[in-house]
Amino acid sequence: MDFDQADRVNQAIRLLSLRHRARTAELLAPLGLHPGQEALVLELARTGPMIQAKLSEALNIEPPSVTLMARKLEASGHLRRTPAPTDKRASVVELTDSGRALAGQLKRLWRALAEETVAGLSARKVQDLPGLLTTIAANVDTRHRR
Amino acid sequence: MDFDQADRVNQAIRLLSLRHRARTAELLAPLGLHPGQEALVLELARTGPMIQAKLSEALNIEPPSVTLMARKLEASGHLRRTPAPTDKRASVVELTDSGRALAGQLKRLWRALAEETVAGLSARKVQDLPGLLTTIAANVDTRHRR
DNA sequence: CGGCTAACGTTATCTGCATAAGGTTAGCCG
DNA sequence: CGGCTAACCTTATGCAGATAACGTTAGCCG
Repeated sequence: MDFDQADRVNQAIRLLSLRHRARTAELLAPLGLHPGQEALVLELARTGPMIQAKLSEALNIEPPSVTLMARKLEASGHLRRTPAPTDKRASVVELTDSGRALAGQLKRLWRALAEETVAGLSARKVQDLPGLLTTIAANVDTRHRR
Repeated sequence: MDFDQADRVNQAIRLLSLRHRARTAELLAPLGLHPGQEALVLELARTGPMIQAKLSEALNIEPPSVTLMARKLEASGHLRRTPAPTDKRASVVELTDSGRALAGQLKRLWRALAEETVAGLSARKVQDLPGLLTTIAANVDTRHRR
């Protein structure tokens, strides 16, 4: 592959990252959320209460990021952190009523964003898109390298 | 589109962003660069000296980001910022010899990353990928919205 | 049971990128 | 030529996310 072609690939990914995040920020702003936080709330809504280490793994972000984001979502009343009964090191995080209500809002918004994202694509391409993106994401995964 | 499908789309994009950036960081680290800076250097290598406002537009990032990133690349000796002769408000930024050498390294690395990214995809899909990503990036572009 | 390692979480610090606000200069228009 | 707007850059601040380093607890193993 020559440089121009490689650059097109890399730059397209970078641009998509920037724009998708910016659009997410725009949609999330009315809810008082910042991009990244929606993933945390949606994961808790999907899976239920869990330890922070689990969240870190589910979201593919590092534990310190979970600590800080959870602290902010706790401050805004959307979630609660309680010491784990079985393990004094761990802390369980779960949605509050406010957090569950927020998750409902998020789900609607999340569908709107996805529809906007794939606008104009054929049904086949829409169908294949998640798989395609997941594949190339796996290709550049930092962990299972050589 | 139902929520699960929408979530797959959005989450795939988020995951790709995280992983591609992480892999970029890993590859850039030996050169002493952080992700994002490579775009700046490559743009200067491609287009030549330019005003910061132009750079901001080319990279799709805001002017304050350019200021800070350029300051750091200047500190590490890869570029130089000189007052624009025709416009006292503007400052021209250009690569130094060290910066040009770095750009050469970057180009090789950039090709390797792209090849790694599209590994296992059919030639057709590789061919279509940049266009596809650019299309969906345009779909979520914040600016030309209603 | 004592000690060692591994896991959980936290704090500190760094980066990219964003918005808000402010100082200078360009450039136009009356 | 004076004033007004718009463009260029910068500083301050906030957020996500990363690493490094640290204290605390689990859990295993001699």
